[in-house]
Amino acid sequence: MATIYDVANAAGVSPKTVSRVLNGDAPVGQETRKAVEAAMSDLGYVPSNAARMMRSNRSGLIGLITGALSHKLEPMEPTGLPDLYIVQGIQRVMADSGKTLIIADTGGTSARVPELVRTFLQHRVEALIYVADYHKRVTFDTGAGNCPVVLVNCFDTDGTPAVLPDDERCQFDLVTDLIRSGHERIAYLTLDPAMVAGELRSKGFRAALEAAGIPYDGALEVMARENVEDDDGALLQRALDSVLALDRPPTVICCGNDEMALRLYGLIRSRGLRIPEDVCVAGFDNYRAIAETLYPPLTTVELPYLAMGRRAAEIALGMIKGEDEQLAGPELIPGPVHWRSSVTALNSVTKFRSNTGSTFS
Amino acid sequence: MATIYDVANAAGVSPKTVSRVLNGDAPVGQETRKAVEAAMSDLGYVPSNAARMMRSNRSGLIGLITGALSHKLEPMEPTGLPDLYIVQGIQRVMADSGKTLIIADTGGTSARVPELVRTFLQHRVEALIYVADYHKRVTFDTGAGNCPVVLVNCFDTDGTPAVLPDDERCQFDLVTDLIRSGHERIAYLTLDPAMVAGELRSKGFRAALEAAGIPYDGALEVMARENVEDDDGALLQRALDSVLALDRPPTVICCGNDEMALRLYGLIRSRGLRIPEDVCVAGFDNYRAIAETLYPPLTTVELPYLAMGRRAAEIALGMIKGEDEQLAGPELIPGPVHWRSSVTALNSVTKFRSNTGSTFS
DNA sequence: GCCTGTTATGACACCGATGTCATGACTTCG
DNA sequence: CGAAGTCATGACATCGGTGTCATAACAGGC
Repeated sequence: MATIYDVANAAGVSPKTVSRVLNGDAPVGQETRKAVEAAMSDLGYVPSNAARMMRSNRSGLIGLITGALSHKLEPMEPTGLPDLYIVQGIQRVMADSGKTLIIADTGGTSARVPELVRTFLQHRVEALIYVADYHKRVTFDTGAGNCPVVLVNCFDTDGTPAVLPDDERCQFDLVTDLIRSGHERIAYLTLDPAMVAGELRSKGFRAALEAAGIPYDGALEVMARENVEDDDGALLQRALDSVLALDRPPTVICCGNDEMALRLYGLIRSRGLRIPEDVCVAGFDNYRAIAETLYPPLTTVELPYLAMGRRAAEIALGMIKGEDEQLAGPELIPGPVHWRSSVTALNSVTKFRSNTGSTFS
Repeated sequence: MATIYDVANAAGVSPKTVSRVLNGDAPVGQETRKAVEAAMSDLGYVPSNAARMMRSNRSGLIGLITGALSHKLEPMEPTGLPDLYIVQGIQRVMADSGKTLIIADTGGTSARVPELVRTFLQHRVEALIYVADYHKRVTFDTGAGNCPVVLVNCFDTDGTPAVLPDDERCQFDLVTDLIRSGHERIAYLTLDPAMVAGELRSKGFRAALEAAGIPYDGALEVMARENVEDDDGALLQRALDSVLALDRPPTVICCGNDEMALRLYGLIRSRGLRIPEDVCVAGFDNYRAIAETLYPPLTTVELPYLAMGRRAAEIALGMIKGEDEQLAGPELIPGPVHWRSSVTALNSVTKFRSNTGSTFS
């Protein structure tokens, strides 16, 4: 491959002059410039980033570590493809900023992460972004390097900048909307509270009740899904039975996620009940393959994965520029409520709902 | 960031000795090695790939250009996510080989490709891989550079190494299996023959008939899908009517892809016919969200995207090593037939079918 | 006509690794 | 005991760019 010296020879100038033509950092004579440009295109010259980096110490590379590419990609996967959306968001912002993204996939084995980090540091990435497949706590060690790190969909306890879905706020908004629609007896069939997302959503649920002055009834909040492989749905059946058997049964049942709502539809109907006439159902995730396909379509709330990716990329770029934004803890990104016909208003008056990004469809 | 000189100073040795410890290319004394290793870990030293590359001219980088990341990712997209699977296959092989993958996304705009190629050449990628979103012809110009290029899911007319799905062979295998199951009147509702895949699948269809000595009946091969946005399915309706109205109607209808089969299910039933008792249906793509979800599950054939990615990566690595494998034209990768209950054998005798990678499920 | 300033260009060192060659200490063998 | 070979190590050049400084030519102001 041609070097700057080859170009200099061909054009009859010094390498430094070629460099000036390339970077435009100093005046170059008309004809000299032309000669150099001709020589460059003749030789098919492309400057070497490596050599450039030696002096400038700027690689133009951003390292992204994820498991998104090694997913099974089953179209019907119940969780959707959150990390893939996040990667998309990051990719877009980085492309616009002129940085080149290096993507390494963990292959699902988090043990490979240190090795990948090392490879990235060898390439002198200007920032590292780690994308988790679901909301969780992680420990992420760059090995004493001072390379900027941004965590997405996960967080650590060392104050590393992180971008997280605002599970609590999303659940709060959804339940608040339900309340404004006239619902007061609201059940919540929760995910395993050992999961970060599960706990946060429960918090949001209770906060919405409290904000509306509705007393919390523990019998209405039931764990319906264990975070284990062999969850056969028995837990969900029992949970449904328990809330339906109450003296004052719920008018609407919130589910920990859309997949649970999908299964709940079947269970409710096998009990001879109609949705939404006899009981309303709401989900969580706006996993469209479920939410839009179900009949009636599912009211749910969306986690803003694309936006999270974008924001993470922006934060990383900011850190590269040296803007010590002093992020006080993780940044939470809320998402819109999607109001669909699985929920109806209980009274005709209070159709007015919060407008925190809600959409109708 | 610490350099090899810092480590050398800290350990009281020469930079070259540190280099030897790093690369193990020459004997180093016990204690010297220990001292160097201690200094390296103290300083958090990570060697600079850029500097390394200056001498060795090996960047360890592979450039991948695709539009896979900018897809809409609609879970119910009718086409599946072929390029994403290909990227996965490439990623795995590259990770195993110690190369680092740089992924650039076109954002759907092929006009951006030259710019991305240039960026990659600046980083001195050792090979370039281009992944198309569907089987098509492309022109791919690296600008006189001699960087190895591999095309995946696409090809050009300049003999650039390419890895392609063997559409013709797949359709041939599927139809051959149908024939062995006793079918003789086989209809084929085709994609737009202007599409490469459509034309190849038709060729495979006819070749299978010919190989079995069944005369080709043009009335049984009907275009049922135009490659335009506003295809409302009217073409498919007419196509179905035309083959059903024949004196000797088909016993099985092959579809250009699984999505067409999905729609065909509805049309067939609205005509009061049963699948597979009255007419059998076969698809193409093994797009599982459709093929496994339909009732009855769809007999179809799979395009081996993951394997294509793997193979493309292997070819790229081979070219880097200088193995002029002299690829005589594009490499075609066949995929297995998935035999499901949308097709039944016409006679109980000839259940024996080809075993070219077929699976039962 | 001399000083100053601007423009256009080149010489040279440097970034951080590694390849080549040289050197000194020690071992082995005839 | 000297020659030859191995081991452990360092000096130095080099890869392909860019930053610093020097230099030469020429214009303008007094």
